[in-house]
Amino acid sequence: MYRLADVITESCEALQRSSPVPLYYQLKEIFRSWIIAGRFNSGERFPSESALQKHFQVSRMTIRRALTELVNEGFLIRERGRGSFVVRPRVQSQLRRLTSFTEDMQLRGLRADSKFLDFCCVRDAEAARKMGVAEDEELVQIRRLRLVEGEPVALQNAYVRHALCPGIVEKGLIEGSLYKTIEDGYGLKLGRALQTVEAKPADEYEAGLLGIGVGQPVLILERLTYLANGEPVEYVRSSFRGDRYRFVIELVR
Amino acid sequence: MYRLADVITESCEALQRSSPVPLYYQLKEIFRSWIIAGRFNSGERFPSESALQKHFQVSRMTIRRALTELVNEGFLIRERGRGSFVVRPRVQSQLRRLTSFTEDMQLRGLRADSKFLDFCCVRDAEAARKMGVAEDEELVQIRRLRLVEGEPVALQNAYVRHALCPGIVEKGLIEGSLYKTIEDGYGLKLGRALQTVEAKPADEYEAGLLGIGVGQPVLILERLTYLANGEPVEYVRSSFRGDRYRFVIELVR
DNA sequence: AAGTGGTCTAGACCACGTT
DNA sequence: ACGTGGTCTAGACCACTTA
Repeated sequence: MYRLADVITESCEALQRSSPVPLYYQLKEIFRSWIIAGRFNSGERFPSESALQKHFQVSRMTIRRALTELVNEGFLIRERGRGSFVVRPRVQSQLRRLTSFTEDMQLRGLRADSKFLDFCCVRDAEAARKMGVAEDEELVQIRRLRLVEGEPVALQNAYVRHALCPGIVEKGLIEGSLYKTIEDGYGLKLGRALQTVEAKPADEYEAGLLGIGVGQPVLILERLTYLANGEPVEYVRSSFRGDRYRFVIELVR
Repeated sequence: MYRLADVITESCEALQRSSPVPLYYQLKEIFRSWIIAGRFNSGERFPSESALQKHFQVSRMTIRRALTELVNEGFLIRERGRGSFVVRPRVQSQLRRLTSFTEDMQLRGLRADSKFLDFCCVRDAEAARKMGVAEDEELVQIRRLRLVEGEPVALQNAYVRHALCPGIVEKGLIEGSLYKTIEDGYGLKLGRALQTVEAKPADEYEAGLLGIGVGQPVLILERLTYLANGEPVEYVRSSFRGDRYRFVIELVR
């Protein structure tokens, strides 16, 4: 037997109608907190739209917007005629998110360092071709050895279009993060990236810097990053130690 | 100078109000076709909501729903006070989609084959632990060598919970596809998967079946698949030839 | 000031599943 | 018959950008 009233009235959350935060967003966060706090078992019925509408005194469309976003984020599923159901053993989100190495390690609570090998303006026909820009366009090359907890983990070779972040070589990176610099330093909005992953034997250069034997497997990540408006901004090729790095992603059907 | 009327009136699409297909969906497909057909350059203004509303004679919310879904799919961006803008050099979608090996290869127009090595009921404590089910639960083990255009590319070792697809060993797979069998044969709805990728040297077993040297790099993909209701359904561990397979994903900021 | 997208309302009818 | 979610309408006010 399921009693909506019990679930809802246990909550002490209240909507702030004068807040600049939209109502649907406040509701979404309230619902999300219910689910994360374990107020429901997985597969259990979520309160119906009309029950929520009555309780929060908002229009049905506002409730629906909150619920729809939670469906898109994988916290709920809805079935016509039956109701909304909680999906609890939630696969962590953030796994499809475009993150920098720095952000990645911060999320896992690890200390990340960089050793700069190169930071200069260049013209590189191959990188330009991958980005789909003119072959003689000026690019900023940033070659770094990435360390986690003091151990070398990856070798990164990034190319950024100089036209989008002029003077970056002189100003340097904000907090050592290229993405933070692009976003906060130049006010650009990162959008999507296309990334390929493959496995290869390490060559002498990689082996030497990563401290592994020649021929040991390395993960090659190639990433082409676009701004929100669709312009290409960055091309990176990274070599990760196969024995120190594992790549996790979430897939949706 | 931008003239909305030109863009819109060039279209001969019409809404079918009696169709069971929702209006917002018809609109979405029309807008998507405009963008894919190249009616706009990348970054160009898309017609405003009010212009579209007048032209199609539907309410603004219906227009907005169509536009919102295109924004989520990366075809448009919207800026308050400025308008909606087309993002054309569209990174292919489908790259975050949960697909089977068979579907994957079909999408690329390649011929995929399988050589069954195992197809039987087992109990496997490690696989059960990964799925988070009782260690003595009955699982169906499917071990296959995957071939593309006649060449061995991957070794897959999948475990499916027998309780969710009873009799699968006797009935066999539909069109050689495990996911098709799960969905069409048993009416289950696949949801999400969590996948890890790493690089390792091939052991003798892998090397022998894949036709590569021992110690050559292989990509190890581990996938834990859930149904739409959150229940775990499958655990697969695959070894892909490093020199024949490259993994592509799309990341969003 | 005008135009844009962002949010919100209070209704409506429908298709579907359960009782 | 009833309750559920799915779609749709015709308004409203707001914040923001651009002219």
